[in-house]
Amino acid sequence: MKVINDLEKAEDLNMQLNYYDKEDQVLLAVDCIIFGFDKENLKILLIKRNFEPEKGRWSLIGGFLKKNENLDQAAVRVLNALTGLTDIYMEQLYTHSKIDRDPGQRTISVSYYALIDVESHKFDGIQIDSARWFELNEAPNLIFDHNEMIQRAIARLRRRALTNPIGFELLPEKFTMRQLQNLYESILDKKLDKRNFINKINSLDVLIKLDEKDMTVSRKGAYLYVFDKDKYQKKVEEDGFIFKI
Amino acid sequence: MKVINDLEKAEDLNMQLNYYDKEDQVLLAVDCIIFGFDKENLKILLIKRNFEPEKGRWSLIGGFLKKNENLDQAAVRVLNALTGLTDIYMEQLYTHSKIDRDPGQRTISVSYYALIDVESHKFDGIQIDSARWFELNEAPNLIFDHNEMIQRAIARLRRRALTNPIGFELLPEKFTMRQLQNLYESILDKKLDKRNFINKINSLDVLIKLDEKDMTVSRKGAYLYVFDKDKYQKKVEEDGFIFKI
DNA sequence: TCAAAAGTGTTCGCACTACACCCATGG
DNA sequence: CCATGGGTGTAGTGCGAACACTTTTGA
Repeated sequence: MKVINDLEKAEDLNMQLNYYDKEDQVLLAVDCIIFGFDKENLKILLIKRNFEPEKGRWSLIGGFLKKNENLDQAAVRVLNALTGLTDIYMEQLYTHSKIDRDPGQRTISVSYYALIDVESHKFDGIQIDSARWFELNEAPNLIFDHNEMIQRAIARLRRRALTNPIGFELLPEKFTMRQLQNLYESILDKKLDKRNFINKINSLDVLIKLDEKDMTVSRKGAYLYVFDKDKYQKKVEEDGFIFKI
Repeated sequence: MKVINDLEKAEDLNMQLNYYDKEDQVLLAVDCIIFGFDKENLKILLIKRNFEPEKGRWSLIGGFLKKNENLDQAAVRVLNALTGLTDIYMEQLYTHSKIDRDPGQRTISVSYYALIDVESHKFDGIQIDSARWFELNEAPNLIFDHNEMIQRAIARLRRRALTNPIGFELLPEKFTMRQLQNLYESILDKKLDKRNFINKINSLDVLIKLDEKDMTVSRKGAYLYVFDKDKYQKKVEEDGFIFKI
């Protein structure tokens, strides 16, 4: 009896000390799906790998989680290292863990998506020469399970854009109604009625119409708008207002 | 020139061989938020830990990813090991990576949520004696970031239940309209109008009304229904039908 | 006969949809 | 003066919300 108790104690202690020791460790990667909008079309940023494995093929930008950071920080670091971008909207998406997803070594990858306005972000990044924007439906075949990651990101973006004002992350600060509509048409991949769209947006009452016009596209010029973040926040806090297009 | 090329080649080779070697490895855990419904209320299953660290405190059930499985498989294995449950609806939720979330060792945890009908699953699991169902708002304070995981799971369940027929995972095969309504009221945490609810459900046209009645609750008895999965699937495939309550 | 839950329809208002013409301007 | 994109309003319809009484039957 005593012996058994001691044995149990010893095992308990052993368990406590080595609780984690017998478990398998893995490499944890972060891959970023970077959506960009250039006032016309929704695109994604891809890089041609100049390193192994799969050197020369197109892929999402990615990197590995380090001991001294969390995943959000890793995603920001990876994005910044390869594009020079900072202060970008990013959101965790999904964790991919198929056993052979990376043939080089067992790697689990957490995907993030980022939203940026293409034109107001000219890259100072290291790897610019090997990075390129692709139309959503013209993207090349990618390494590993990166195609699947993109599909998942598109689905998420589609849902999110309908109930959260994240669309504005993809536009310059000042934008025209037409640009906003183009954006939503790109995201949802369908045509919207101009009048209905404007009515709906206006009824949300979170845009400020400026006196300024964008004269670059038409003769008449189109009024510029800005998204009123404060007003939006107040509405959410006060009425439980939900942004819904 | 030649020298540089050779050097580059050597570095390339080195990079290829050791590409993953210099990266930090981490422990990857899986934690399960198990929702159950007992015809009245929505609950979650928690266990009192009989092992270190945090022995004696309540937590989600969890375990570590092994080399020979993916995360979905790990979640199923962990759920089964601790409850004996099989064939349960599970879905990946979010990956938690705060640096000190587990003080014992740097651990990243992927949360999953599971949906089960409490009464038709009597546990044969190993750790039954230390497991208990809690009402959502009576759950004790949990270890690590498990409270946050639950909050995220509730939010997801709420959204999902409105557009996917996952609610039925929480009910027995045969159920009454009142039970279905109770379920949705629990998930959404608000009262619904009886007539409107029934009209809405009937308009979806995915339930089969049986001739059988549940006589256990009222004198009059209430008709039993079953969810018609095939009909639902056909609708989705044919019309792009979306389940929406 | 009464208590307790089940079952059943209608009205109203709002939000979504469809739809076409004039405006302002630069070339 | 004309070509180009910008801007505007309304009528009809369908859906969600509010709402109360009758039925059944076991105790």
